[in-house]
Amino acid sequence: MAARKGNATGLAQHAYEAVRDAIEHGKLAPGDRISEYKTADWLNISRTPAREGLLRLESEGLLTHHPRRGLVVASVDAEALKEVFAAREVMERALAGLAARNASGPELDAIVAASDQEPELIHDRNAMIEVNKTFHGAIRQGAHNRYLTKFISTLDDIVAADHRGSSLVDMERRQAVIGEHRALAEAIANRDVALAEQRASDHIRNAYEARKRVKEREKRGE
Amino acid sequence: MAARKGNATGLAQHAYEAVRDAIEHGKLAPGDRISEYKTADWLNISRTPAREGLLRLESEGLLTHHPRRGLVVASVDAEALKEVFAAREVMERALAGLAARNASGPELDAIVAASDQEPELIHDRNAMIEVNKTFHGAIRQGAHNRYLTKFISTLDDIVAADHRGSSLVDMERRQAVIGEHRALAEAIANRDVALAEQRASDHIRNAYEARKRVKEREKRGE
DNA sequence: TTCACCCATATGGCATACCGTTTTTCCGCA
DNA sequence: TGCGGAAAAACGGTATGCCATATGGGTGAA
Repeated sequence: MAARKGNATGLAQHAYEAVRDAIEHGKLAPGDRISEYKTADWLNISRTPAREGLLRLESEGLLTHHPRRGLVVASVDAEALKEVFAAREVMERALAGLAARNASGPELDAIVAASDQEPELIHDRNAMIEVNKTFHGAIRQGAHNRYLTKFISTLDDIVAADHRGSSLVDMERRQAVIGEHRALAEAIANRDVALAEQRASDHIRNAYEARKRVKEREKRGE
Repeated sequence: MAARKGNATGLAQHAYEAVRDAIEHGKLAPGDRISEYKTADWLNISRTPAREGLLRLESEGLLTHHPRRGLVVASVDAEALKEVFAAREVMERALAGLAARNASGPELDAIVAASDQEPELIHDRNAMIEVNKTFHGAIRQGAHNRYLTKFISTLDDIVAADHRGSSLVDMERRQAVIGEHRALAEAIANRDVALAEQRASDHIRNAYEARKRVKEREKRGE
């Protein structure tokens, strides 16, 4: 048979991750058509797991089932992006509040630790992206709400797909993110629910503004 | 061939809806195992669309993939229910605020109309459940945020599965719901964002309390 | 009678086959 | 050269087959 490399997790999962990564890394652009056949062929698997992975991507909103044309990579227009960030804002806000309320001592430590790690990584963009994930992951962990956590994860995926590798590009934004994270971590650690909520809201709103600026720049640059 | 009745929407969709309804109507209890084979056999379809529907249910959280035992109907323990309602609260709150901000005139009318319809239906439980859906659907429509709308729909499904047909059982709660809806509709129609948010929060919180009371009563009754 | 072991079966995961429809390609005609 | 149409390829949806594993029940031994 074929494609038995490091797949301890099933071929459907493999297909899901491969296509997902391809979208996030810009190998698949919004609007591109994607077929079960090609995906299966690409990954040397059969249509069944390929289909399964694609279906999952669709249910998460990264693919759109276009009536007469099959699956296409979802394109995020300005309106959709606005909605995504509005949703992220309310959820990150709630998560921050919940974390301030519910996080255990070690969980608070993890949040602060992730935040503290950032300044030294400011020049390594990939490391920043990683620790960024760690930071928000720690908050979600501390919030103890699996539903909000799951939902916001799929929103993150949509944003990442839209970014296509252009997040945290400029140093200015990185600096700002570090400050916002620090402030947020502090509020959560002090169990100041209202302040944590406020700072989480601001953080997402700022991210949205930064994102719009990057898009604007890209549009002018092309 | 088999099962070509009124399926204009595909067998996978059919399987999804059938199993989903079976769960919500209590024909399938939390903890029950469910297999592709049985589902396929039950609906006179093949395993493929059955599997597809079940997979979707799983991704929405109504089924749980138990490592060595296949799919089981997800059981919602007290902790999970608390998390569900916490998530619902922040989302309904946000949706109400967004509706107060973004809804068009006709959309506001639809919200108010649904609310106005309720008092006359108080004695018909099924009708109440329907108009309840209509009311919240109208708010979601007016909020113009497809992501929040989608997420809260899956939460609704989870709650419904847990209810298993025991929602709005007592007249007292029905009366209260009508009042809460009216107050919420009023706030939204007046475009009072803060008040709409507050009343939406209260509404969900009250629903949670009512739900807990019902569960308590059921537990004592058995 | 009880416990260990083995086999039949249920099941999930993957591959492949079939069908009807849509899309693409390519050729002949205008 | 451009266009319309038919043949071919691609595709999604569904059905079915194959294999490995897990589970449960039954049989034989202690």
